[in-house]
Amino acid sequence: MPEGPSILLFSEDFHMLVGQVVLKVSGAAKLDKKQLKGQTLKQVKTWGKHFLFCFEDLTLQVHLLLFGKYYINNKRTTKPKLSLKFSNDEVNFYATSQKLLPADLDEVYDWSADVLSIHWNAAAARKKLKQAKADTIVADALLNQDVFAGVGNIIKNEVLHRARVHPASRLSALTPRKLTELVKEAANFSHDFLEWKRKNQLVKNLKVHKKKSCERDSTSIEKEYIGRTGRRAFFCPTCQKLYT
DNA sequence: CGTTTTGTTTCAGA
DNA sequence: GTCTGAAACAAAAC
Repeated sequence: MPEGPSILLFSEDFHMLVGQVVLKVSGAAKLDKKQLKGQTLKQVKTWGKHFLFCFEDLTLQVHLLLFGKYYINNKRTTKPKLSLKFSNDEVNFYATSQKLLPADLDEVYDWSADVLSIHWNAAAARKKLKQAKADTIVADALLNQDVFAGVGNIIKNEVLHRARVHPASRLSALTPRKLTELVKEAANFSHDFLEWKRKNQLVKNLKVHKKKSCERDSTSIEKEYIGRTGRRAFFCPTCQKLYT
């Protein structure tokens, strides 16, 4: 379910836990639970699609993957992947992946890659794209979390439509101007996604993802499974140019 | 009810 | 070592 902007909104649900102490850690997750016990939650952050629970001595990273869910002071009947019992509240994660990281996150994360971060750096992203393999297609480039942390399949499709670029275009064939536009829109659209999502208006603002026809020229939207991971690409074959 | 999906990691084999 | 594709994981909406 979640792309970067959704994760950022979800992370607000955890703010109530800040200041609380971890009393008990359980669940199916393979991770050293002892390390979390007794730690006080200092801060909750995100990087791309990662939740980051910052404690004194370490950080817990949780990723919802495609189907992950969490419940605060509530649970399912199935065994959680990870359950954290804090002083006053409890959080249960299902179908997630998680890992322990050092307290100093600057060792781990490139904040300039996060499209929603104040540290987002379009020039740095552009530079990374210039170093990509020669046959990389734009659909894959946009899903690369090292370059565009937080961008998922919906954002990918919408960014390409905004920039009028066909998803199967070769990255190296884009004009310099088009490349710049693509990078810029990756962040722009992600911020729009965030605001729309906040107001529950996301779906009605999408232009291609799961849409039938293009507003620009009434062309039927096409659907293809494209790229390294075969994710769905929705695009308008008329207004989105194929660069090869 | 089978299919599909807002995602990533792992691992065998080349 | 490095690349690649398939498999694994997992849950609910359609």
